[in-house]
Amino acid sequence: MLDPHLFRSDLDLVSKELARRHFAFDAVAYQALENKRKEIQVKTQQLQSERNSRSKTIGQAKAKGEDIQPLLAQIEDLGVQHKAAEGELADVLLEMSALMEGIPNILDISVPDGKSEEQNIEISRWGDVPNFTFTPKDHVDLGEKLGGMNFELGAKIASARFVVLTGKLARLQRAIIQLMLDTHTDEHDYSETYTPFLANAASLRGTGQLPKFEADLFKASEDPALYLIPTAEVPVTNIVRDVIIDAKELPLKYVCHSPCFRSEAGAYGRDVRGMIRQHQFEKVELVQIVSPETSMQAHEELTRHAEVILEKLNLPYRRMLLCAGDTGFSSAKTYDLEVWLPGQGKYREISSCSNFKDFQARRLQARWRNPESGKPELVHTLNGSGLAAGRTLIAVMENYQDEQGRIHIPQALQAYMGGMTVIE
RNA sequence: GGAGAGGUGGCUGAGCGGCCGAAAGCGGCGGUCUUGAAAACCGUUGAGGGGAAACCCUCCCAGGGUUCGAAUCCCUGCCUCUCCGCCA
Repeated sequence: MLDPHLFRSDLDLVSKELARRHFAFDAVAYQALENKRKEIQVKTQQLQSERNSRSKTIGQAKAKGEDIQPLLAQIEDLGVQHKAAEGELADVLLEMSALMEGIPNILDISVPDGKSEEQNIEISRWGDVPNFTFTPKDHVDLGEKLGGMNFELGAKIASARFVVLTGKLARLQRAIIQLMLDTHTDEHDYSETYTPFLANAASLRGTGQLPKFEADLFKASEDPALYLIPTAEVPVTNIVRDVIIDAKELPLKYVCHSPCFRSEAGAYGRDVRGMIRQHQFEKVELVQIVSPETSMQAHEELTRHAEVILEKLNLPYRRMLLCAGDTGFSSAKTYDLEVWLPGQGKYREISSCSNFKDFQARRLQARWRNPESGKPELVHTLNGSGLAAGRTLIAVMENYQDEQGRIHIPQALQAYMGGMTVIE
């Protein structure tokens, strides 16, 4: 959620910034609602003030043993008026917060204009795209030949967009996850966490998935309302919901491996082949909770932490700065890391690293005590995939294949594979 | 699943329907003392919101209710703890 004060002090700026996102913001309608809110709130508070002072008078009169009947008669209709005003206020506040919750974050100045991913900017490239002397297969063909990657079985057990991994490929995915967790805890100073994989509505609202993106979620239970997490960002970031963090504890750095569940509503026909887009996939997520003035720096560092994994696996990748139109709802600035997939002859997203600034923190009421002011102030939150394990498995398979369809295991994973060097 | 107890500020913990946004302690901050620190002592210290301002409003787990007036009484829900049962 954005700062309501900003809307009141500089509505033009807000309109301009939201226009950059191609978000249709009706400033006139907002202003009308805001005026109504102000009028009703002031009226309600006046009535409350009146009631409070009258009641106090009654208390004092009663203490002195005076007759309070005349006083009671004077305020007969006050209660009715107050109740009506309160109801009106509740309605308008509800309307206001619904409006505010649907408005995306304001972008950082460094985010380029643009409508879609076409306008994203390539920041850097790492590694050499492999030159095969044969036509490289994609992971589906490789998996079929090797065995151990079965989409029909996934469909039989659950539905389309699920997969069953067995044997060495299942282990390879686990090895990838282990490498990521060990690297981030041992080398990047993240604290490993294990969290619930179901989250309640308050948690999902805190990180911004609700109320706007309910269709993207799997609902696991109606009462209490619980959803399968679409990313570990949700449970991990909610660790600090309604918490005032001691300045000494910042930055908080968490790494969490979890399955992620996405309904992929509206993604019909996209990436239907293979493991690129599944209802369930494994991911290692990095989350940082930092003081506001350090978040831009933290964003660069967090993105580097994700890149390190790709470099350890010697997978060619590039870093993209998302343009205004492609940056997610809650994010102020996002880098995507895209890995080279020989089977597609394309770079594909394998990590998305975002700085949310205070957008999530305001929804979460996640604060720190700023030693300079002595007051609780909103923290900044960040997260990024470090990395998506399913897509990393694909990338390893496709980049490390040979003409016989074998997969050579990257050096960094061999220890986790019991010394194995090749899957055949 | 059954029985009981409880949810109050950063933390622990008092709290009679009006004098309670809330005692006390701890912690934090400032000071006295000290070469410095500790101890001791003194002072100070909740959050959110509205209003141009004076000033006002809200918040004692959440949501309802009773009342002129609710941290306090009633109902519902959620959560925590103890005991029993079940259980990887």
